[in-house]
Amino acid sequence: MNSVNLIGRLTKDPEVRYTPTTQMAVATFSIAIDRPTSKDKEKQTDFPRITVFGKQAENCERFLAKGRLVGIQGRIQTGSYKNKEGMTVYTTDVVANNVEFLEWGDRKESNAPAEGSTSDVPEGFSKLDDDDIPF
Amino acid sequence: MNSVNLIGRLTKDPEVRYTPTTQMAVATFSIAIDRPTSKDKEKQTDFPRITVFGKQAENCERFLAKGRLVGIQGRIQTGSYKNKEGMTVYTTDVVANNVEFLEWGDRKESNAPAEGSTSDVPEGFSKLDDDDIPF
Amino acid sequence: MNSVNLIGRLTKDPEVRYTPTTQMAVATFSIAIDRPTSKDKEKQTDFPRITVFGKQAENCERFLAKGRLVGIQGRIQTGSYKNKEGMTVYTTDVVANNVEFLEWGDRKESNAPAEGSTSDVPEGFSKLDDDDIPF
Amino acid sequence: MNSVNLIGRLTKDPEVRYTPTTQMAVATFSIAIDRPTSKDKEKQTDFPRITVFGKQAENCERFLAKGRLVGIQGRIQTGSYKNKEGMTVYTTDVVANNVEFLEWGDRKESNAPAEGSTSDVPEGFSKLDDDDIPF
DNA sequence: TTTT
DNA sequence: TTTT
Repeated sequence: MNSVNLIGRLTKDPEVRYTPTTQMAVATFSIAIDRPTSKDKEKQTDFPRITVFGKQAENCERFLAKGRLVGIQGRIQTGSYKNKEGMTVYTTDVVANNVEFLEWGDRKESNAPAEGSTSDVPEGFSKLDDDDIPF
Repeated sequence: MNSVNLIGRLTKDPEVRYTPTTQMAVATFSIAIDRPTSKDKEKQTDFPRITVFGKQAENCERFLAKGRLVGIQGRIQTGSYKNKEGMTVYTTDVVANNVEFLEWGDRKESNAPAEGSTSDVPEGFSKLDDDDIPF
Repeated sequence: MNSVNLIGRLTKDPEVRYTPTTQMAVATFSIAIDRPTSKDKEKQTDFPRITVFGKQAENCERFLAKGRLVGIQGRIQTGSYKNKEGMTVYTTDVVANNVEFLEWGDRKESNAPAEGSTSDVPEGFSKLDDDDIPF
Repeated sequence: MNSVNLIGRLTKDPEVRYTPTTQMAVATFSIAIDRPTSKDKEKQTDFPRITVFGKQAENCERFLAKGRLVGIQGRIQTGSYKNKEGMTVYTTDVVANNVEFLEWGDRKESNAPAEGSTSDVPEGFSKLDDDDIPF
């Protein structure tokens, strides 16, 4: 059993990459989840990082933006990679099986997109090598 | 909403520290959770780190050991600390509200403890400053 | 371990009762959760019944209404009671530890309340005997 | 979002039926989950009903028995059917996506099966019409 | 007895 | 590196 259920707001627009071999979309973003805290204490917030694959990642690219509220069903995934200094960095991500959009509106509405762009034609994504994905 | 539910086996004996001010126990350990994987593929495992506070941490110290099966109900907690090189390291832990012991036996049974020690009198734990706890 | 996490919309306004002895509020309502279904098939929906106690129940009375979107963290609770015919009826409810309001607005806004009522002064709730609560 | 995570013990041996059209196995059983309760109070237990389909249902038939400890990952499913008196009965089940066997041993060990039966050849199950399944 |  |  490895089950994670979250509701929170995107801290930034999602980043979307495509795996070179299969061209599968991979979206990553963090969400802010405020801890329920006794009112006199200062606010505390957790920022888990979310990873989404495939069709759902494409929907995240299209419909999500900074500040949007989402529900996440997924699992914890751990991994590691070597940074530039050759040190091993350990990672803990939530890999989403399902992303629920709890606030709507095309992403472009809230993003002041560049002239001439349309939300249906994403373009200019940087390509990412599979080896860059540490999980 | 920030809910995590896990079942897995301890990768090591739990480590227990006590906060200097309140002397509250803090247990930490990782569990191994095998991913359900198509049988021809190689096994993949996640190793989330678990943190437990208070009375439950004391029970972990007493009853858990490497290899034991546990159920965890908790939440994801993120934080950061500076390492020796002054770099900021980001952490993601599962803080357990509830630890369910799915295999029993006093910890000492499986641990070949040193002569003269008893499981009821933990001793020799290194003290930890509250500031050392990065969450 | 007994953990339930839901997101759905109220099928009706919540019902609120007060226990006679402690005058604790008890709110009950059902939420509609559409199943993720292959698009050609007909829509299917689950309608779990939610029970909330205490302060949170009062907030449900005040802020929730039919159609509102909520997130629920709770547990499954089963029970039974005798109906008028003396038959034993078995019940399964989700008792919420936490209700997250995912759409806002005072309940009265969406409810066209009777003249002269105010949302801060709930009145006229039927009293309920503790024994009537089958869980 | 509709996510349920449970750990509990079977109250009886699982019942297994096969749908007539597709001959898919359908296993049902209840598990007992003790509520964490203040020690002076009497024990309270919930008994959610679990439904499992397909290959996993066959594994339940083979490996589970009364008293065995299981972990359940699934979702709440509600439905209704007419009883013999023509009354509508509402049901709430947990449909399991995944059943984790937390205690092992072939079911037959604990069941004192009839002579000549083998655990690999289930036989004599009553056939069930699809319409009898109220969910 | 069901929601958008 | 953080959201309303």
